[in-house]
Amino acid sequence: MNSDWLDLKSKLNAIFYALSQNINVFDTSFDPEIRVADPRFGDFQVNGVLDFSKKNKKNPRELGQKLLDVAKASEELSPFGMELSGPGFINIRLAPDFLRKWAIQFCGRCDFSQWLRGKTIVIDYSSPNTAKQMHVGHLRSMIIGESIQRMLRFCGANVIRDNHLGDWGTQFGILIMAIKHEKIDVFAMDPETALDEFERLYKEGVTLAKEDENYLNAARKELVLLQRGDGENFKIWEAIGTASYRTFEEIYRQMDVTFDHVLGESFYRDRVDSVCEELEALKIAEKDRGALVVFHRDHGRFREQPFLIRKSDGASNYGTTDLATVRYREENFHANEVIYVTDGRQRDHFQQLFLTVERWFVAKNIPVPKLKHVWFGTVLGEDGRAIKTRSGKSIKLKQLIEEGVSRALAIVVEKNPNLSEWEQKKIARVVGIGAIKYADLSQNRTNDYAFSWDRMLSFDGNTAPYLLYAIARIHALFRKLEISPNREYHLKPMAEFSTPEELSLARKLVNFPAVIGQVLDDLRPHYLCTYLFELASEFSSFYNANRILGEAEDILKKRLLLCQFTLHVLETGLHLLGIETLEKM
RNA sequence: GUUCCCGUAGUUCAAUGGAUAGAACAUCGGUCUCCGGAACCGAAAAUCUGGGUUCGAAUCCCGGCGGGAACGCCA
Repeated sequence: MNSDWLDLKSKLNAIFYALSQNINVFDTSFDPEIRVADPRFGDFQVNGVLDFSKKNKKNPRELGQKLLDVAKASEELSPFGMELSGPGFINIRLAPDFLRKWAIQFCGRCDFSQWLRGKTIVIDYSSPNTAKQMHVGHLRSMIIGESIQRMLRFCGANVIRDNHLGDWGTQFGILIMAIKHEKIDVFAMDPETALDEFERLYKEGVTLAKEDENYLNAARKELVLLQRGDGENFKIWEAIGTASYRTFEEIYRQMDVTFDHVLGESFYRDRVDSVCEELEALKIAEKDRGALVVFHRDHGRFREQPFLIRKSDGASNYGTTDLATVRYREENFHANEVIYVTDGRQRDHFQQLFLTVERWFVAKNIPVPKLKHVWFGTVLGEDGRAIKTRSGKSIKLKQLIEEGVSRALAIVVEKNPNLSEWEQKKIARVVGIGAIKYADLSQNRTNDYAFSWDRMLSFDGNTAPYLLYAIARIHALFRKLEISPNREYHLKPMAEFSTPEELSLARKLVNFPAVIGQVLDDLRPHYLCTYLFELASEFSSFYNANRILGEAEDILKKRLLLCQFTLHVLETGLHLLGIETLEKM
């Protein structure tokens, strides 16, 4: 069996396509649409005969029969049971002997690094504003972005992780004004509390500016000075940025999130003017009500709703920096694709940005990278509204993480009082943070989701602890046998899988590549979560019903192979989600 | 007002136009001379509403009802 059999879904698709081309009623437009089937009917299913028949006004059962006849005569498909069923599906079932060979071949060798080879993908995620603490609103971009990034990398893409900080906004005028007003020495601040202090100063500044126009004007002046590169203001701004990033880094360290570049909005400050000039010269942008805007005449909504790229006071905004940023990513990183991970409220903005980039790059004869907005819904509290503390403030990420870890610790101490304190703490950290991440990733990102400590740490159901527990049990088994589950892929059982649990688990393992493919297509990590949970459930049923220790060598070997493969997939899967795993918990 | 997203068991979520709508939690009932009980097995329980499209609709289209969001100088 060579390596293309790893991804059975794609392999079968290719085989069925090739076969169809020898039958005169099919043409090149035929797509077999192989899918993972409901286990009641088979392991895989040819779905495309129905579509093709509909488009070509043919009888689907008849076409299905023709394809089936050819398939049955095919040497390559001889290991599979096949039948025509329902309105025109072909069900495909994998024989136990095939499953055994497949498992021997690919255990520990699920390598997808050819899938995206040669692609350069810039991914823009996390991207908090400086001068503020990260709060719960920053959670999803970080978690979802990190997971997607890992999957793209795993599949061989050249991934460039860029943290596009909001570090050049108009908030700095007010903030600097307040800092000067209160005569704060920003260079001598306690790093622990600096961000809280900036937040307080900002609020103070807003209040002052509202009450007294002199302060408002002073703030405007400070902003202009900063933007012109005034020495003192620039140093203050830099100090704010440094203090901010120091606290962000602590969160990233805890969340195991890393970046290749941190090119915030300020990085593009000298490029925005030329963007505006260029777009105006190309007649893509026009002046309207004193601002420079882009309309998209052939778009239903954006013919009226403008994309603002320069405010009437002459200042640029985030439309401008985002344009300059795409240009930079194309020019310097040679990005084939740029992925933005932000919340769904920015969908209009990104649609307008993408349409504008397309017109701009086409006009300048620059290759247009594929631009994707990976958006997500809001984190909701118990009341079904955006999550807040009892006093109505947003929840700081730092506190959220601390609470997750301390809740996990309480459970670990209760369940495993004999472990050392050091081990308990380590487990609590992995479980607590894993639970937060998994709760977010396990549901469709485009829906809002309800945040609940009790549910994510319940240790039952589709949660990180359940998966981590399954992993810990497999490790315990290998420890008992004194063999390494990671290095030795030498188990070559001669006995076929025979119990219902063995077969069911082996069939689940076969689907792993198809799931990764699905995640890549839609950039929705919850497909992987659903799969991992189902795999862990299958494993637990298997492990409960089929003994391993003390069994005869044939049986021992085939069951160990399943354990080893399951472990490998669960660990790989969780790492792709950005979640650490444990050998003991 | 215009536009977008969403509405599935009591609850939290799944379901590429595909076969009998899957899970989990909670509820009720079981399993162990048990390789980690943070486990396993089982029961009951759902597509907001009215039309349409088709071999087939939770999914696509049109109209209601309900929730959320975006709509020019914040990002």
